[in-house]
Amino acid sequence: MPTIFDVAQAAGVGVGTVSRVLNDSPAVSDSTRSRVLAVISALDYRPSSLARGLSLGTSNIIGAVVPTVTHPSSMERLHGVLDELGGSGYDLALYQVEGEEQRSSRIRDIVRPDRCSAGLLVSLRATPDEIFLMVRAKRPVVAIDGYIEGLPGCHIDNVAGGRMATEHLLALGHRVIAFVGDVEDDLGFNPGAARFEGYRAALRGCHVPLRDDLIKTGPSCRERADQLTGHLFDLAEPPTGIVATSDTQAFGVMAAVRSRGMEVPTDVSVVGFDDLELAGHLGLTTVRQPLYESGVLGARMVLQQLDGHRDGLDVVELPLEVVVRETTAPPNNGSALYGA
Amino acid sequence: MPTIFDVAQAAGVGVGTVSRVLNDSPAVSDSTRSRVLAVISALDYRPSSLARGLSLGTSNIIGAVVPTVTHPSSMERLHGVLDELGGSGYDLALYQVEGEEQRSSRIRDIVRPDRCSAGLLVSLRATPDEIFLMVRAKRPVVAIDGYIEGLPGCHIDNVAGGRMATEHLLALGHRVIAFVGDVEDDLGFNPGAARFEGYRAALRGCHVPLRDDLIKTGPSCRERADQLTGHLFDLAEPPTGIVATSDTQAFGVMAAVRSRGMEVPTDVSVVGFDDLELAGHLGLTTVRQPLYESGVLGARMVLQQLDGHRDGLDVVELPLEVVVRETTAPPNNGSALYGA
DNA sequence: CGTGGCCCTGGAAGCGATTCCAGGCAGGTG
DNA sequence: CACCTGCCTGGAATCGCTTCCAGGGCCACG
Repeated sequence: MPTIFDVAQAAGVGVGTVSRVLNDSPAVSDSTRSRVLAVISALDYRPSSLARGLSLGTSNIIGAVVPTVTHPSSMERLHGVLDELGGSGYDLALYQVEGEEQRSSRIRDIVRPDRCSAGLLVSLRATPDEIFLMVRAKRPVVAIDGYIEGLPGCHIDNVAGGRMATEHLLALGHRVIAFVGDVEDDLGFNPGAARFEGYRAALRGCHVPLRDDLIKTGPSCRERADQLTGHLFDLAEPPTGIVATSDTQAFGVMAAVRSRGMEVPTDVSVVGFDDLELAGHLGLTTVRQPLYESGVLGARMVLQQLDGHRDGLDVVELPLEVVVRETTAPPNNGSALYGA
Repeated sequence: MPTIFDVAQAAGVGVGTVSRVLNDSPAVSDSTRSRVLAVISALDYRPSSLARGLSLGTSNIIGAVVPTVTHPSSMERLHGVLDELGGSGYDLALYQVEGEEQRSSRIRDIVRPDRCSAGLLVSLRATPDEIFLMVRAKRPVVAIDGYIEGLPGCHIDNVAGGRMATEHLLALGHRVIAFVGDVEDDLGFNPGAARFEGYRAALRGCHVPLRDDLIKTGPSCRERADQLTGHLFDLAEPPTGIVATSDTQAFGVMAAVRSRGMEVPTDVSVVGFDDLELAGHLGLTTVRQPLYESGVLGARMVLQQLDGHRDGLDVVELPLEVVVRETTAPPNNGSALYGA
């Protein structure tokens, strides 16, 4: 593996000159530059990123911290990040965090200049201590999907999203609308609570009373959705519409509905959240949030800061949109139109 | 940010001694060791991985090359990799490749000692040139899901898998079985062709003639599945069972079936492949392959080689299993049992 | 023709670790 | 008491790059 010294020798110049060619310094004559360039390609020389990093005091790695990589929405975002980082010369290091402690230690990692030159926090929150750490490190860190005080990033209005999903059902005439989701709000950042807020607000806006028995919150989508959805249909007045906090949960809800011999949307309408690729395949009506785009945007913001541009420091709110497909329809029982 | 020199000064020792403590060298007296350790934790010192890497001639990064990160099965595997790498001290760099060219350049990257200390090839093939590159680099590279000549790794028997899926339907009494999938075999490694082999073999084994009109191959699961599945039901003798090359495709098939007012499994049985988490939620009968486990195993093999163990160099074949859920049943029309 | 200034260039000093080598000290032995 | 043997230890050299500094060559000007 050739070093800069080998190149310098072969080209008959000093290492400084080779370095200057490598870094596009204008202080190199054209003839020298082309001679060096020729040797570089002849030797297939590529500078050691390790040595370069040590000298420069920073690596060429962007660290992404993600709660659970298997969650499809995280993957969509990461996909965007990877695409945007593509030709930038930066590599993406992936850190998965599962508990409080891990997150803290990972954040400590990504702000260390010998580990990462910048960081991306995906669907995550941070404690004041952690924020202090990041700000003090003066290192570009961008929050993708999650507002973190003092950090640039992008996020969505989850309250509005929950409201939009619910209002879609209300507009169709539904008045008995259940909410299925995870509202546990640990520091891992769970948008379910905010979406539930939106659900409540929408109902209030239509003067539909909130019924506790229509609210099914469970630890996570990992549970068989039957357990969450099941009891809803044993109620005296079962729901005609269901708002789920995520597409994944909506899929579970649909399976549960069908396992009880009912039809979607004939017997009950279902709305999801995210608009995963699969939602399109399965015809799920859902609130679309720009997952892929959030990754692209976050990566771009980091890259801009790395380039020294002082823009790209904003906090951007991404748009939401209800995508109507085949899982929502007016309620079967027309009375709901005039009731409540 | 303290350096090894600061620690040495504060502890009243030389840098060599600090380094020895850091690397668990036995040639340090207990008293000195504990003194140094105390200073290290007092200063919250952590060695620069950049400097360490330059000195050692290699980074502490394991590079994973993955075709499309958004594919749920890749994510499951990566999840396993991340879990196994957790406390190892190695970071995971994620490289997404989309075309021929990208793959080649990424492979070139991961065998460079200044970039990665080892590599993981997920669901990928390699040209002889690329294999030569990796072998010559004498750097641990493991193939996860994909057999690559000369490289350790793990994979499954896709022919057997396709056969198992088909035989499951045959055992239930189906005789008109369609195949829906992507058999395009680019170098990005597509197991669909092998699974189709298995499908053919299973039919042959039961003396069921192969019917071209029952074979729907399309570019990918990204297409709306209706287009692949649709025409199947316009046939004079439509299928009573469908084998899909992946769970994702099976979901699309199911949606298409339902959109035509038919029921799964009453009117038609569907078998998938992979056993994604979602398959469990939606009750899909499928051929389970150990996705998560393949990641764990691959990572472990890499780690073992990095530790100098010369084991972990095998090529392992992972087991497959038909997971029967609610999308398969005997055909409605009993005649199939006695026909053909 | 002498000289100042501007390009361009070579090379040394750092970046922060590892590791090798030389040497100090203590203890055991003759 | 002298000497040898090990055990610990300090520090220099090294990894491959960037960057700063000094200096050589050339041109223009006086």
